[in-house]
Amino acid sequence: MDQKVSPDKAPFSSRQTEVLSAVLDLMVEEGDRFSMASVARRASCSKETLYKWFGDRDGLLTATVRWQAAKVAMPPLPEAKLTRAAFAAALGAFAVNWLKVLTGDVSVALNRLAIAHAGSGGSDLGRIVLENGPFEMARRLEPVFVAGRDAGLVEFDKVETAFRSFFGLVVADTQTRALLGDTSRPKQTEIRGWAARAVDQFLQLYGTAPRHAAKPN
Amino acid sequence: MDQKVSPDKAPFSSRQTEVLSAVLDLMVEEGDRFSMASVARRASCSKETLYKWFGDRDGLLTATVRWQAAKVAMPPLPEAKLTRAAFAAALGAFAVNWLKVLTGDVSVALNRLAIAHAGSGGSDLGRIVLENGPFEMARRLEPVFVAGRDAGLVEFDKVETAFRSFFGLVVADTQTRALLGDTSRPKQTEIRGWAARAVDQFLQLYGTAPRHAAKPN
DNA sequence: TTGACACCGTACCGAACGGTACGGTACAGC
DNA sequence: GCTGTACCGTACCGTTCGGTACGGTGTCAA
Repeated sequence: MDQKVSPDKAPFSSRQTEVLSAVLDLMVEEGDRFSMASVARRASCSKETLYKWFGDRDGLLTATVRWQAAKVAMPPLPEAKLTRAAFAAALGAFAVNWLKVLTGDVSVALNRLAIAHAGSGGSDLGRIVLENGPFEMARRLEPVFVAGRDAGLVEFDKVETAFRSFFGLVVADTQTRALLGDTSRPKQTEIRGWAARAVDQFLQLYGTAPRHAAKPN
Repeated sequence: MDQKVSPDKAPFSSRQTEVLSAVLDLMVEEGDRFSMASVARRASCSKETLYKWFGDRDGLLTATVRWQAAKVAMPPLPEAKLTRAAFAAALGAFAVNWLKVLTGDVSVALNRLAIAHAGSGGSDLGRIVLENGPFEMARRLEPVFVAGRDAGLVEFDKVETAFRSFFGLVVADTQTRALLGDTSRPKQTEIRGWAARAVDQFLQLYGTAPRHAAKPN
């Protein structure tokens, strides 16, 4: 017949990615309240093609989420010998990147959609976002933490615990507020400030040797 | 005519609260995908009455959210002289209570609904939840922090910063995961563990005098 | 008893939307 | 040139749902 989107690895054609991009735009603009007709209109394609390619509305949403999730990049982890400065820099880079992604329009829209669908209707969107959001972040962060412990820079028993603390210090209530529509999105400088403080506090909690007492403010 | 729900202080009749309770149940069960007809059926009332009392669907949702928000209780803050133990206990009580509320079925359902509506459609649900959630929590916590500072137990310049750290350490990614449908809801003992650790770490970061070095794990 | 009132249950209406079918067009390979 | 194919645009269908209207019932006050 014709290629439905393969469930796992989906090399979308360029025309298909145009459609997905249109969907993403509509998500940002209208949340979950866009119709298949509006997608077709926006992408200048026919509804029939939409259904042929993606099966149904849920398939289209799922494809869009997967496609977007595959696009988010992460800062590289330091390869060379791990000094305290390099370690802190790596954590800081993660934190900044993460906060930027989290407060971005597309991430907010995507998370809203996934959360709404997690509540009503049995689609997998929630699981997918969860898998590509916090879980993936934990997965990428784990080697950094372990390297830091191996280098004697930090101490912890379970990586999971350290990750929980780091996540909390970095994100705090930022994401929740954004999702609920708090209009005051943080600026770049603010994000950098939060990230720096979070890393500082994390090292204060889990670091080993020369903890430079961060002045509270 | 008849009493629409007054926008601010709304003393609902007992029959009306029965309706709101039914709505809350439906929210937990079906998210946003319940119809006005299903509400009427569940509450054994007529749709006409629903519209007479609450105006439209959005009014019903708003009334439900307000009504539920007014119900959440907070632990009392210690009145007497503030020892370090009493301070830590107060923070711990807040943390435990907060985590319990946040991971509860109704809170998850309500936040999902508010987030979905914050994304699409201009209803006030997001703002209401935001106002009665994190903001209210910050408001209630502020006197505790200030009292702690006045008693010389903690040090910080801006309450906002201390609150951000406390929030992050307590909640971390718990709420996000619950909203996205992570099935593994924390047990009571786990919640108490998180709360205790969070308070401990918070005092480690912002406390002044005898910081008992919490062994990391 | 009678009327006003609040409410329930059901039927009804119009709009929106998911999904399908169909005619028309451009382009591939032969 | 011919045929198949992939696609666009539009019309169409069935259902669902928000919102309204209406008849019937219980209650309370005069």
